[in-house]
Amino acid sequence: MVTIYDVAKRCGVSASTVSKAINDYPAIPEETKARIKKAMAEMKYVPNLQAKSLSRGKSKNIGILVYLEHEVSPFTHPLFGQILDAFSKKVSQQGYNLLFVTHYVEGKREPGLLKCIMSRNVEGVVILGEMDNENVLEIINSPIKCVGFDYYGTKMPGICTDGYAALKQVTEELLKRGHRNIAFITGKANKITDQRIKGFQDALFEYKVPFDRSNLLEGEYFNQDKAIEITACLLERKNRPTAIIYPDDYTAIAAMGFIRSKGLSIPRDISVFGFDGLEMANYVTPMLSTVVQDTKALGEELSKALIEEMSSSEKHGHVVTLPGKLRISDSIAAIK
Amino acid sequence: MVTIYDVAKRCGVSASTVSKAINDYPAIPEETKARIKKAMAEMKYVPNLQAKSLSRGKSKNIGILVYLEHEVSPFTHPLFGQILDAFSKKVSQQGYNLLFVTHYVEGKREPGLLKCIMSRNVEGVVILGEMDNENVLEIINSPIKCVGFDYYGTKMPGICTDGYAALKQVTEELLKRGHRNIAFITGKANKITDQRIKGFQDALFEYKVPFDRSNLLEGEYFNQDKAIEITACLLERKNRPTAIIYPDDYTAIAAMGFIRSKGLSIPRDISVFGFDGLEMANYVTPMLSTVVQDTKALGEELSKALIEEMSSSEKHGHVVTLPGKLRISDSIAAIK
DNA sequence: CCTTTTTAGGAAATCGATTTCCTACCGTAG
DNA sequence: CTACGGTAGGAAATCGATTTCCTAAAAAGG
Repeated sequence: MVTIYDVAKRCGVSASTVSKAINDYPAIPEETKARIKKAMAEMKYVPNLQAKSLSRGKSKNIGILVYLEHEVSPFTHPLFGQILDAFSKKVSQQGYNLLFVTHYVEGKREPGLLKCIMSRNVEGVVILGEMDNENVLEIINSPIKCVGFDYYGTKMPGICTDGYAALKQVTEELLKRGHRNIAFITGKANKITDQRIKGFQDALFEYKVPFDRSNLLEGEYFNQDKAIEITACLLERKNRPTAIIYPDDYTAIAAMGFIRSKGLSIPRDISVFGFDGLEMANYVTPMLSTVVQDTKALGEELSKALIEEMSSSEKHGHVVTLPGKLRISDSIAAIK
Repeated sequence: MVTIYDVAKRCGVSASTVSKAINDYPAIPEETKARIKKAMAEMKYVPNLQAKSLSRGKSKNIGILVYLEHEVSPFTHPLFGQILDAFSKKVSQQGYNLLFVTHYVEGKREPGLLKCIMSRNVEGVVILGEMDNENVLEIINSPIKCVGFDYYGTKMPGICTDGYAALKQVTEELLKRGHRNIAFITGKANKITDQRIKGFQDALFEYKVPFDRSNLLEGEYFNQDKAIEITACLLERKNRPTAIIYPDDYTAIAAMGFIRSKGLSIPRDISVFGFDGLEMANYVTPMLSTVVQDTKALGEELSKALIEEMSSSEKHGHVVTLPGKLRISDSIAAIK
């Protein structure tokens, strides 16, 4: 491997001069810089970023932490993937690299996530997925700079889609179509979920439809089995709901298959709403009505927030809310 | 940040002793080791891996290079995601970290991929996607250890699903159902694609069905637009094919939508076959018949090959072929 | 022509580990 | 009592950069 010393020797200068030429210090005349740069190119010199990172104290590494207790894995999560895609484009323009924090031991995630992150010297971490797990909390509460997708607290910046407005609109669309018995299967209880529930309730309130507690059921984001299980209960009810809102498209799609398998038709017997706007929601029949999250904007906001956070001396906590966009398709219909 | 020197001072020993205790050198008595480890825990010492990497000359980093000229992005590619998932589980057990090589400048990938990889000191690289691009070839031909998914050459180990056997079976299934006019839209021409074509042709040959050149069309993997475009041509033919085989599920699903939009029914008018066994293939109606790639095994083989490669002094090239599994669903039917 | 100010570039410390000797010191054997 | 071998631990070099002084030499000014 050719080092800065090799280049220095070849040019008849010292390593410090080469370093200064690389980093464009004004003390080095253009002529010398050109000579050194020529030599670097000829020798195919590539700087060792680990060494640079060590001496500069900056790693230019960003950690990605996707923490999911459920089966959907970091690399196959359709929503997170889209967000990360936008995120990575933004931060790599600033010279950052993405390090996936996937610390499995024997197929299971090991506890020492914080240690793992600290030893990699990442300058910041994006957190997606569960955030009330103690392993993740340890990181959020540490001095490491982070941002969270769908985080709604004060320990770090959080970026999310406006779940209140979205669920209000979703519910209104159903109410508008005559539905009065609407079930809402939520994700796991947290502040994001609470916002959605509030939107759901407010829409009912505005339409003067009494809120039926039993129509609010706690599921789990991206947990298809759970969604199906709850749906099964709903279908067996005497007063079966005429519409079901799911926590995300992924569970909604699974549930649609289940509902159909029970001999019911969507949307004739049951209207279905999802959330996220996944691509696959367009492939199912009937096409799933959903709330499209602006994943590009979300990813970009995450990068903006993290870069800001990393260049600041202390940690902040503020929530950025982006609007979702209703996409009405054939999975909902007016009640007969 | 607490360093090895801090721990040394606290224990009244030298840094070398602490290092030896960490790395379990026999020269240090158990008693001292225990004392040092206790101090490390109390002081919340985490080793700096960059420094370690610098002195050891091993980074324990593996680069992931997803090179796609088309729109599907590294993080949202459903097939690669599944493979990477299995891969990451395996290699992280060996203490490796994954570094995504996403070198975008102004939203476009910059040429200097090799430089980018070399400066990160990755010990090895997994390559997915296009491999005949010059940027990627530069890496494959460099001394850096790599493995490729769906690579079928001699410059590095390649892992892939047996496309010959798969396409032979796929074609046979269609022939068995009476189809005689079968179109095969392939991916971009390369050795993997060639294998599939060979399987396709051999099946026809065995059934004594003459091979019609015009039924072999070059599309592009994961390029929905192109697939639709080619499908459009096929549908306008006088002797419209009764079955179409697509290069992957992703394009097949898009084409199914298109075919339906033209007033044709699947599988009554046209039978459709995909490839990959993506989850979403199960969500479309009718469910898509496909060849399921064993992504878990593929990811694990990739990790095995890369680890072997990294611990060897020279580069090798050999191809490991894994069997695919037919999944017959409602998208194909017997001809009337 | 001498002093002062620039300019160009180098020496050496530093970042946080690892690793190769090397040195005390201990116990044991002769 | 001396010699020797083994054990415990340390000093210092190293990895490949960066960065802070610092020193010549050249240029400018008097």
